[in-house]
Amino acid sequence: MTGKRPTIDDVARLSGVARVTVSRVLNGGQNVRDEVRARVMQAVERLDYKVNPQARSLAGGASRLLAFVFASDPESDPNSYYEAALELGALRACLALGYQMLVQNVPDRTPDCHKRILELITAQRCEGLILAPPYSDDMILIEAVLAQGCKVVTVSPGGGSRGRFDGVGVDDEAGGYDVAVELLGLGHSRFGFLAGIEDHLSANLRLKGFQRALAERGLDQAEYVVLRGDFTFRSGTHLAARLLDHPLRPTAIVCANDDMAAGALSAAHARGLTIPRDLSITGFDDAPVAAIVWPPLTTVHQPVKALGQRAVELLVARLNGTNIEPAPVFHQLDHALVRRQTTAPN
Amino acid sequence: MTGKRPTIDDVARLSGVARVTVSRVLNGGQNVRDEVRARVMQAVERLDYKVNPQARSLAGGASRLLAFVFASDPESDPNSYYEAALELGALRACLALGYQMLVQNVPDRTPDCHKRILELITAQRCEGLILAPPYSDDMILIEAVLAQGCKVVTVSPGGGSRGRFDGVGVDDEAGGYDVAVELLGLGHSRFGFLAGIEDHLSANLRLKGFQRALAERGLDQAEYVVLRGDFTFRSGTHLAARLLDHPLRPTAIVCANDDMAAGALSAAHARGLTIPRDLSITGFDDAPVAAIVWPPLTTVHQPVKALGQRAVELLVARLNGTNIEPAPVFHQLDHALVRRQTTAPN
DNA sequence: AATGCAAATGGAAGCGCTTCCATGGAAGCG
DNA sequence: CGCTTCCATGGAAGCGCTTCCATTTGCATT
Repeated sequence: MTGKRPTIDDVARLSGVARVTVSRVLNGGQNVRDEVRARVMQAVERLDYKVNPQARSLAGGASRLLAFVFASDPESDPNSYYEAALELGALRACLALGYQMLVQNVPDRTPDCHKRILELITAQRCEGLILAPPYSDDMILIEAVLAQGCKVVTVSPGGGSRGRFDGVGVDDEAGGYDVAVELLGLGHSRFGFLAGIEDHLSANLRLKGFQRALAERGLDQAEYVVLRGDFTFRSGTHLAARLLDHPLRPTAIVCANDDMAAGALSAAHARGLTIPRDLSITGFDDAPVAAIVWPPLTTVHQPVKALGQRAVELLVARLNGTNIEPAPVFHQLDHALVRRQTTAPN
Repeated sequence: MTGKRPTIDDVARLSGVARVTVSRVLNGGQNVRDEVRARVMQAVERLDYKVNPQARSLAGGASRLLAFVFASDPESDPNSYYEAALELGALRACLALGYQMLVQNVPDRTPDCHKRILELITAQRCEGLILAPPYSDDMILIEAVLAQGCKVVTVSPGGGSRGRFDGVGVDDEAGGYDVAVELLGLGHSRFGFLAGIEDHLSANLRLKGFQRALAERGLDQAEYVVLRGDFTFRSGTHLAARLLDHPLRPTAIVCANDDMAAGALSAAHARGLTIPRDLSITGFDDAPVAAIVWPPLTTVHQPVKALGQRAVELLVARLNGTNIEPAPVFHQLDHALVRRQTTAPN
């Protein structure tokens, strides 16, 4: 059967040193002779010893536990690609850094969402928190978590959080700008924009960038119409239908994410339009769905997995206090326009 | 600042009882007068006391920690819908039951995958393990985990594991059968089947069910061709192309999952085929992508989130030893054929 | 040779909880 | 009425680790 795991004392005994010395070796401590260190490591090896994280946490007050919190409507079936990829990247970094991560899905806007998050970190003694949008812009929440002594890294903050707290993300505003420039270059001049929910500030930046590009060309609000969805495929189909009926008759539909773009594509198909001949459509994120729909979607690639990884690395650096300045840090990763087959000259 | 969390002793002091009594109350113990119990609970409330899970685990030997392990090629970008939904369901159940869950992505077939999983559960002191395919069919691994004293629940086991260990899943064989019957009913008689990887035994059952239906109609191997992919969109496009070039000229392509079906759809579009007029295509899982592609995919719905939830519930029941027979249990949830727009009479 | 100081080690005291065992009193029994 | 039995409670001993502090050792200074 199981046969009880060896403890630190077993290692100490076998290597002929005190328990405390083993602890030092295990924690990369200073002041241990190489000879002793080697002896201890050898004993660790032979016994196949693994520290008991619970005991370490209890004694040391460091749980080495992180939490990843994301919102998603409990009924919208999948947690989206975005969250899943973020999580995967974060998980990998945790593995590499010897941390563990609790994942919690807290539906947004429920009255007790703050309470639930706070409870999670206090009850489980989490040392760090990764906040996905739209929580990454919830400054009240962030302040509250910080006040508990738990470090925070925000993913894709869009508003006041950016610069004020540690974060990772891409330049959403530039992404929106790039899309607009591309379409303008193709000769389009009447646009529909499918925006996301208001709270999602970084997605709003995509709109802002889009608008800036248009303004630079002297196009004003009369040449485009903005509709707000909730990032789902369904809202993409509904809203795109409204856009297609709009008196402006847009020649291109720009979407704040890929799922809505897929919805727009589907709505266009349903009307018998040929894409991209009759209408150009763009997305944002470069989720797998972007390559799967027909025709494959022109979109803005975002390195989501890398974002998750960076978030953890940043958090751990902050926790160790090593290799990081005291001021809030924002790690901006590169985005890239991916030209596929839903855009064409007008 | 933080101000240190209250401990069990604080609660004991405030309610005028011994620490043990508080512990008893907290653990739903017997032999406590109602009056005392109420007094303790009140103190807990007032202090906003939360047990320290690490201390509890250290003292009691019960970590209340579960692990969820899934395989996915480290480079195939997203962890798929299937795993993500499974995880989400499991996470929800954990929340409800007061357990925590570690999520680990262990790429399949790496030489040390068994070692990594074993290490995870011993090092983190996990009490239970949820194994997604194809690990759910890895009986050697399962036996090894069980030998460590860690309970296991398999998700969608397909081979010897089913019935031999605790598990949850749908009736994959019946699902495959249903698809075949549907297509047969529409007048199809020449089929292509895109199967998954060999190790994924429950996906093989889909093929088996499909074959059984054909056999019942007296169709034999001459009327269909089976190709093996790896469940990805890409393999769907490649394999479907081969199928379309095949001398058999199938009128319907049946896929072992939705991603491959989406790939097949895309390959068909690329050749200018009109779906479903020129070709019928079916998937399996009813992942979000099934509704997103154009035209939306006829597929077999699988309650993946519920499966994850059930897996945790089953695991916890086994851990508590309550409300469960000693023999292995298999919880089979319902599947359902979802008729959308990629199937038509031939 | 005496002094100092840093590096290397160990002893002891917990971290916050549960488990085992002991205690006192109320109830049950002949 | 003395005995066992059961219930409700508390005392004490750890779970496996880290932290604080004391001690020992080596070696450069004066």
